[in-house]
Formats: sequence, C-alpha cells, structure tokens
Amino acid sequence: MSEILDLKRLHVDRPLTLIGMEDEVDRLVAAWRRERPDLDVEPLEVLSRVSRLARHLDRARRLAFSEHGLEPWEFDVLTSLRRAGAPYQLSPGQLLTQTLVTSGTMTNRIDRLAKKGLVERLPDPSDRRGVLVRLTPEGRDRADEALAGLLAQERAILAQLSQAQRGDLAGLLRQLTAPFDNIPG
Amino acid sequence: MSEILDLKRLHVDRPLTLIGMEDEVDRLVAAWRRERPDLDVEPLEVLSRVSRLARHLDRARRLAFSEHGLEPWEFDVLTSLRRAGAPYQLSPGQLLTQTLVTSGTMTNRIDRLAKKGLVERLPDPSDRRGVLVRLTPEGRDRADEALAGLLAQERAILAQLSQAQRGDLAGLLRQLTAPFDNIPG
DNA sequence: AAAATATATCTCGACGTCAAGATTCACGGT
DNA sequence: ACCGTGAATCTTGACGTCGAGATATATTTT
Repeated sequence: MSEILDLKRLHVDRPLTLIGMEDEVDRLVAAWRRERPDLDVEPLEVLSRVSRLARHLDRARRLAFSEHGLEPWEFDVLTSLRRAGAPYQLSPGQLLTQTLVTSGTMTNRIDRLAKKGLVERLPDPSDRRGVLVRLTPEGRDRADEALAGLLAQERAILAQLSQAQRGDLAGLLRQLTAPFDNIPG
Repeated sequence: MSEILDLKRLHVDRPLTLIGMEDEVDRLVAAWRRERPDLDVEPLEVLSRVSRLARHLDRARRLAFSEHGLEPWEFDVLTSLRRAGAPYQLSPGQLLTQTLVTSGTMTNRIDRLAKKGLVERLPDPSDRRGVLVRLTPEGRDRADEALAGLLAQERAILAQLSQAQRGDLAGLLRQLTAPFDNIPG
C-alpha cells in the first residue's frame, strides 16, 4: 500500500486543523469516490465516523466497566436510576426512553439486576398496571464507582481536543441529536 | 415539567451557536450536575452524544435498508466488498477490520449471505488456510441500491448543518477516531 | 355505565453477536 | 527436512436484544 502517497494527497485536498491523521473513514470515502465517482458521498464523512466511533467507545467502555464488575447495559440502567435522585426510582417505561431499548429487553434487564441485588421492583401505588424500579444501596455505590471510572477514560480519549474544540463538537452533535430526541424519534 | 424554565437556564449558561434545541444529553448532564456536583461530567457532553446519535442512526438505517430487503449487517459486508473494486473480493480477515466484528460473527454473516446468493466463497489460491469472499452480480446491485438510499437519508439528517459545519464536525470526529483506527485499537 | 381505545408491563421464540477454543496451514530458524 | 510459533478461519455454547403478541388496568367516548 502507498500509505505515504495517500497521506500527501490528503493534506493537499483538505488541510486538517493542525496536523491530522488519516482514519478508516478517509479510506472508506476515498474508495467510494474511486468506485462510484458519480455519487456524492460527503455525508459519510460525518455519519460513518459517528457510528464507528460509537463502536470503539462501546469496546472501551466494556473494558472500563469490567474493572467494576459491570456490563455496559447494567451501567445504563443503574445510572439512569442514580440520576433520578433519591429515592432513586423510575418506572420501566421511563427507563425505556432513556436507554433506547425495547420493553422486552428492559423487563429482562430488570430481572437480572434484581437477581444480583442491585435494584428491586415495587408496585406503583398510583397505577396498578405499573411498577417502580428502585436502586438498592449497593446498586447506587456500584453506579457511582463505575461512573468515576468512565469519566477518567473519556477524559483520556478527549485529550485529543482542546477545550474549545470539545465545546464546538458538543454543539454540532447537539444539532444532530435534537431532532431525534425531541420529535417522536 | 418546567420545560420552559430549563430552556431559559440553558440559554443563559451556554449560548448555543445559533438558536439551538435542548437534547437528551443536556438533560442527562444537568441531572448529573444536580446529583453529583462534585464531579466534572463535561466529557459526557461529547461522548454520550456520539453513542446516542449512533443508536438513532442504527434505527434510521434499519428502516432505510428494509426498503431494499437488506439488514444493516448485510449492507456492511456487501459494501465493504463493493468498495474493494472489481473483482469485488476480500478475505474474511480484511472484512473483520472494516466492520469491527469478531471472526465468529463474520463466518456466520458470510454463511447467511452465501445462502442468499449475494456472495460466494472461493479458496484463496495463494494460501490454503485462506478464503476469498466474492460479491455476486446480484449482491453488487443490492449494495449499490442500498447505498443510494442511505445517502439520501443521511443528507436529510445533515441538513441541520451548514456545509462549513459539516466539514468542521468531520474534522473533529477524525481527531477522535484516528487513534482507534491507527493504533491497534 | 358500558364500550372502545390507549397504556404499562411482561412473555416468548427467533436471531445475531461474542469469546474461547479447535483446526489447518505458513514460515523462519536450525 | 523438522519444529515451534503465529496466522486465518471455523465451531460452539452462552447471552442479550428484538418484535409481536398477551394480559391487566386506565382513560375516553358514547
């Protein structure tokens, strides 16, 4: 492979902010432009990077959480409850919208967390169809520990960017996520 | 809920680029600052948005692809081969690094795509351990159709941003993905 | 008050993924 | 030629997710 040539071409076409590195999406886009010069594949520059980065983050998180004996899905549920504030309880339906999973999945997750003693299920006093899921003290501690570990890891990943760049990036991403989060989705 | 109050506070704290909308991550970060004022949760502003946006994109893509009778995982494999150029063939190992799945998963995917007649498995003439996966003509057509559909959908999502903003966003994301893509990962 | 519709949660079977191990073959050193 | 190490792919069993449907209770309509 002519890595060096590719990098040269890259820096001529599109000078990067500082001195940037090529990534897989650069290679992917270059391949499409070669194979399908009739198409405008610019959207991939943004959205393929989002998907691939998310995949990498999933793997990194799995590693970080395993040091605290938690799976990513467990972290998602426990921290949703933790964020709700005392008495740390939410309905399964509220948990659905926060974690973007289906109802069958959430039932299953609650079952397993309850078996591990990290949450407990209580009847909803105001709606007999409903249930409230409450964090146990141990569940709360585990969530807090894992959060600290996650933040440390994420800070390391974000060290690539300046403070201002992180702010810009957050703002741009918000513009893309807001329609999904506010309209039905 | 005091939606209106929250929005006011938001615009005072952190004026958005133009007039932006709140998203789920804004709510998530606000909740953490309330529950854990001792922690700096700024990293979540970026990386939680990446993960959530990826989840939304997965759902949107599933919908777009279903119009062409493809699953997202099928698209990933077929387009990897399509991008390779004629004769549209790669080893399973090369497909692994492009799609970020494990070898067992890839074996399974190739099996199912072969059963559907979209790819075929050939022995690698230069390495008897190896296999080459080749796109069939039908597989190639399906990949091209689905790509066009995907690009249309992604353009709609990205209409939220100006041309310049899309460029900025791509550049910032590249800085985060490059370490994963270049170092072992 | 009864009927129709909507909501909250759970059940269940199919499916895709992963991780670890097994197999088969390649390659360098001796 | 032989041996050991590493590489490429496949096999297997456990696991988590999804989606459709079932059940029970709320809410709205007539």
